Amino acid sequence: MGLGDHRVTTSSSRGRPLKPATIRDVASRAAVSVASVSRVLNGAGPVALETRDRVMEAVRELSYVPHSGARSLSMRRTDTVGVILPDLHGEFFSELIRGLDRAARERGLHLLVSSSHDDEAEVEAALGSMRGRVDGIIIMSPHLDPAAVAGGMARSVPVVALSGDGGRGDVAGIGIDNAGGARAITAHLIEGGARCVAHIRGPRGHSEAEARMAGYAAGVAEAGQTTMVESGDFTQASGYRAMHALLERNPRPDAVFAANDTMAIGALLAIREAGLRLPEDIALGGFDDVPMAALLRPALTTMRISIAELGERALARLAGAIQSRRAAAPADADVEIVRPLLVVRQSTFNHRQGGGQSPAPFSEERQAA
Amino acid sequence: MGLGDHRVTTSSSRGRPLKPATIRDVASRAAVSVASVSRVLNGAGPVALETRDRVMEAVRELSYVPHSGARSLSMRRTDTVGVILPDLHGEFFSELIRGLDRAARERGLHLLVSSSHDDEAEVEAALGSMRGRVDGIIIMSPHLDPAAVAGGMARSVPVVALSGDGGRGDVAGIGIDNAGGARAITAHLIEGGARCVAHIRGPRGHSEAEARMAGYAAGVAEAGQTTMVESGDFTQASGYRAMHALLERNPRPDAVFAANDTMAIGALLAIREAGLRLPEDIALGGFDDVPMAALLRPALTTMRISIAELGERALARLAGAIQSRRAAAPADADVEIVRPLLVVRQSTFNHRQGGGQSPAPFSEERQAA
DNA sequence: GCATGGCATGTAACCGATTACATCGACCCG
DNA sequence: CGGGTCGATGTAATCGGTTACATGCCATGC
Repeated sequence: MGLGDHRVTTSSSRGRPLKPATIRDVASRAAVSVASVSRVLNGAGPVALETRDRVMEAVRELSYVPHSGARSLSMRRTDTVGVILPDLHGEFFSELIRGLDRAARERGLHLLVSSSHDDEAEVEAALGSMRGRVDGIIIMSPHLDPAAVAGGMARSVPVVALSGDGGRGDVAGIGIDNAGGARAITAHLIEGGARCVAHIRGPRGHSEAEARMAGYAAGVAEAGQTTMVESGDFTQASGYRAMHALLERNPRPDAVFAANDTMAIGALLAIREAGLRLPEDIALGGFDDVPMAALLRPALTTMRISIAELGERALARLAGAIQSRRAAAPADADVEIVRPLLVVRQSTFNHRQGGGQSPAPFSEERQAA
Repeated sequence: MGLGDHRVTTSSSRGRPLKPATIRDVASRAAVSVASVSRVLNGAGPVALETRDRVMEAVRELSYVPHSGARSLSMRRTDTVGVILPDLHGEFFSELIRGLDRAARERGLHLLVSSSHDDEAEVEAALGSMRGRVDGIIIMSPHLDPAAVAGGMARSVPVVALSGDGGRGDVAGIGIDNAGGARAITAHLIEGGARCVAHIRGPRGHSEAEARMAGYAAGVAEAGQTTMVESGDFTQASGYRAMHALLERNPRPDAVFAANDTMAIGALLAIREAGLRLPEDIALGGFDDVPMAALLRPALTTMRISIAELGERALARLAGAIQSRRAAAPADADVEIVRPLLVVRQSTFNHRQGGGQSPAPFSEERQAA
């Protein structure tokens, strides 16, 4: 919009796809060699100041952008990492991508995303179609063994597996201590005075669901109580249904630990509908600490995982592996464990007759709402 | 794993990054020329059956995967589309990606995602870093004029703008009829008997927020009533706060239209906390139809947009533009409008004394919970 | 005055695919 | 039996970068 910008780029209104400038075009316009242009652009090697200016000028005039394919061909890297995700919903998905994206941008990397994979065949296909266009892969696949899936691949590019506890096998991974977290919140419920803690579990075969189930069972066993389990599939509706079923049980549980917050919300609706008070009649705990958890009435006690951070760490890990692979170092294949944090709020708070840590949940509440 | 596979690929357990096979490796192993290999792999040109078999065999043995960079260099396309998104949260983000991903996979395209862009500089940067590595771009940028942002770029690759009503300017776009939707739900509230319909609006300068605000104002004006507005920022907490403020007003509104469902949920909590009944004392409407809307008590009346479909259509549009650009056709720069659908549920249902369409909301309700 | 070293630059060989064109048989038709 | 067609294949140019190596120049040190 300024004056004097009679450029070549905006050549008339023809929508014709003008062929983009190449490095040779730039070189000839700046009256230098392609090598010099490349040196200027990559800041490698010595270049005279005046040459640099001439090149930059030409670059601007032609609005030149290096062809990434050509670059990746000669550099043998793509500056892109692949992300393969299952059929995730809501906050979890967006937070994860946010973390990945932030970390990637910091390092000048791009994210090639492929989501909604549920069975092994789809994952395999996605993996295949990414080969050759990424420098590394982050894969999350709760139903599958990541080691098996990534097997052959891992030898051609580094792979980092996300979630699902300990990726045994030879892939590096970031895991959540789901079992430990579940045990912690179960213990919290029991400390609060619960005599019968029920669990609304996630789908069978889902590794996180299994781990949380195991942690719950351990926590209950530790206190010498017995388990009471109803199944769900991580959706709110299933939590609602499962809670209904639990209310029919005899004895009726006086505390419930749902395997994720979404199901806990469903359970909360069911409890309220039944005319019972929370937490006096039934205490309720979730897992994940979705943003909504703090905003419910009563606010939900839950285990917090910082999902964005999970993403960031996964990407950092992968970036490291890419670096070291380039340096021919052996990839370390161990698993980093992220420990979730117990966040106590109203849904379990009064259960144990008020008490010392009273102000905390309330003040968080106030601030959040 | 089978016998006799003393291959090069799995050479011992050394983590050494063995160089991946090239097309020439395959050619020499199959004792044919590179041209034949390429022909087999791309299904182009005539190849003898036996040759095909030999090539496929060699491909398998070497676990050869074509180098995408090299391919994009000679084919002059990347089979990748860039997606630039603002700082989106929750269901909206995941649904959008789901739709994009599904449509992309159908067409053999990949998704290069860059998210969390809020200011113009960041978008510009993302745009720049994508040049040369994508065949087209889908951009969503509620605070910015997509036409301006995409200006120079649009002439090098096709661009489709998402959301924010009519992308005037010369970019193609998919838009949501936010104003129309807002007017429709406002009218619905008034038809239900409301005398004073308030609005909890989204952030200033956000094009969707503005459009919904305008639609609300139009709907109210049409009925000869006056506006009452409180500001929010699309978060649940802000909806809660805004509703609190509205409850202090005099006269107190008897219906509220929140600019999105998330804020409506916050408002619902505030209304319930104040001991008021929904919808008898205050009717409540939202916008978006997030999955949660159907599961609340009372279930939330809202305007439904199928976000996944929005993504699919955007990608379809872009894919079309890429095709036609390849065919040197002029890109059509008009905007496709998606009209949201009014979904009546309990939060406004009884307001108007029961009535004819009674069973519908309830049955949906049952099914969902 | 001449060898030496270092800086700035250019030349050309890669990277790994696609594909236009050439080649070579076999087969068909007149 | 010669020319033409068609099918299968190979050769080599090309895409747009990077970079090892060669070159030319100037200043320095003896």
